[in-house]
Amino acid sequence: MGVLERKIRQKEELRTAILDAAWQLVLTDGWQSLSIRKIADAIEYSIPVIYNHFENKDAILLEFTREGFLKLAAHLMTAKDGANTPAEQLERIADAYWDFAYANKEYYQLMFGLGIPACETVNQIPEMQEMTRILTSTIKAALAAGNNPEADYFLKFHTYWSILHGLVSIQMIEKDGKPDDIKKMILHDAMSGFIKSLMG
Amino acid sequence: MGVLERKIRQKEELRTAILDAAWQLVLTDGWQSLSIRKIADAIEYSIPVIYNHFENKDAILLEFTREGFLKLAAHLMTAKDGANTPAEQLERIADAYWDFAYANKEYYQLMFGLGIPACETVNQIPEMQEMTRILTSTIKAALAAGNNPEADYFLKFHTYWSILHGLVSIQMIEKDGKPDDIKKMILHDAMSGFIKSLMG
DNA sequence: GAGGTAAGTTAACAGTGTTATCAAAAATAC
DNA sequence: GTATTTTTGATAACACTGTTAACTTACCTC
Repeated sequence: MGVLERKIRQKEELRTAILDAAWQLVLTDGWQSLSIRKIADAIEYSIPVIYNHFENKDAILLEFTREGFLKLAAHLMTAKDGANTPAEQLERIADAYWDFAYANKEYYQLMFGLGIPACETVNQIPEMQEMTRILTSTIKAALAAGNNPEADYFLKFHTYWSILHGLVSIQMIEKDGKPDDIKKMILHDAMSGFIKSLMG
Repeated sequence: MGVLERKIRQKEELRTAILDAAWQLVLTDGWQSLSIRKIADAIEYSIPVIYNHFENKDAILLEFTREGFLKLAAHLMTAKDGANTPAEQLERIADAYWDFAYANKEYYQLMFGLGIPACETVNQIPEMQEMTRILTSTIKAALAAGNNPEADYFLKFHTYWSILHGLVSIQMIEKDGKPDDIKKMILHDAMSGFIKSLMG
């Protein structure tokens, strides 16, 4: 009596159908536009069926988040295996991290909670330029005062800002509150390294 | 006949009342929970009144985004003024940037589109540990092979990851597509600086 | 006071996530 | 083969969301 096996197989098929449909919808319209109703429509079932396979919408998103981290880890691992020295491995991993994020934007946005507003609105905020102006002018002055005056200030500005934002947002994600002084240590460590390489 | 003046003053008051009420709601319940209806309820007006002052909900958020960037710029400026050499200014600015982000989490989250899911769910994703394991082991190996074997690998791991994530997410926000090779240059620049300071 | 303008309200539309209720189908028991 | 139970799925609703059309009311101008 393989009837029970068939049932759990069918159930599994429906589950993956839900995930496939959801993924397809995300690829075309993005996370913000994903809805239970659209998924139900795509798989040609009624809405409550989805709740037989996932507790709620967040559970579906969590599934993709998990998937994303697994894919990323695999990607980084093969990159690491392509090099021998640790230093070279770190560079390869960095490249792989970058490639993954851009080849799988949808995953990355979900994994790190990158909301929508930014990409569409933040660009047209003139108030932001006041901040970038302060940063670039300081970077320029530092370059002029250091031993790498020929370096690209715009590139260095981006590096500086990215380090800052990365530190902040990564630590905002991790709520397992490390003490503030340790967080600041990480900041100062990153900054001293950057400034050293900046000034030459 | 100051009647017209009174009218535009009242209109202005209502506008700020909307923003004040919205901000209060955000402080207590976060951005995700903010709704037009709650704002209308708080200011004791009907819903459409809000649309007389803001085109839509995004316009309200945009207002706060602008405000946030202005506050950040001012904060960074005073930090910069507190130091003389460019190198020291860059450090002070980094500190100020950090302080602002944590003293004004709501602003920062809005400004950079940091969604909610992360802080509540990402933490409990065991799949993430596979990735961190790869990174930390490589960092450890690099430290062992370099001239700073006594350095804190966990701190360095965090720095490494933050740089990567910062570069990715900042450049995802800026949709004015710089060519990919320039983006990669920024990445390599940041990485070479980090690795140099890592290996000593 | 009559006419016109602006302010503010009610009510609705089109969505969203989620769930209680119920019908039908399928598997089991007799 | 029929009856019973269990599972599967659908309908319909609830409580929200952003947004807007239509209407009333108050106010200012003439």
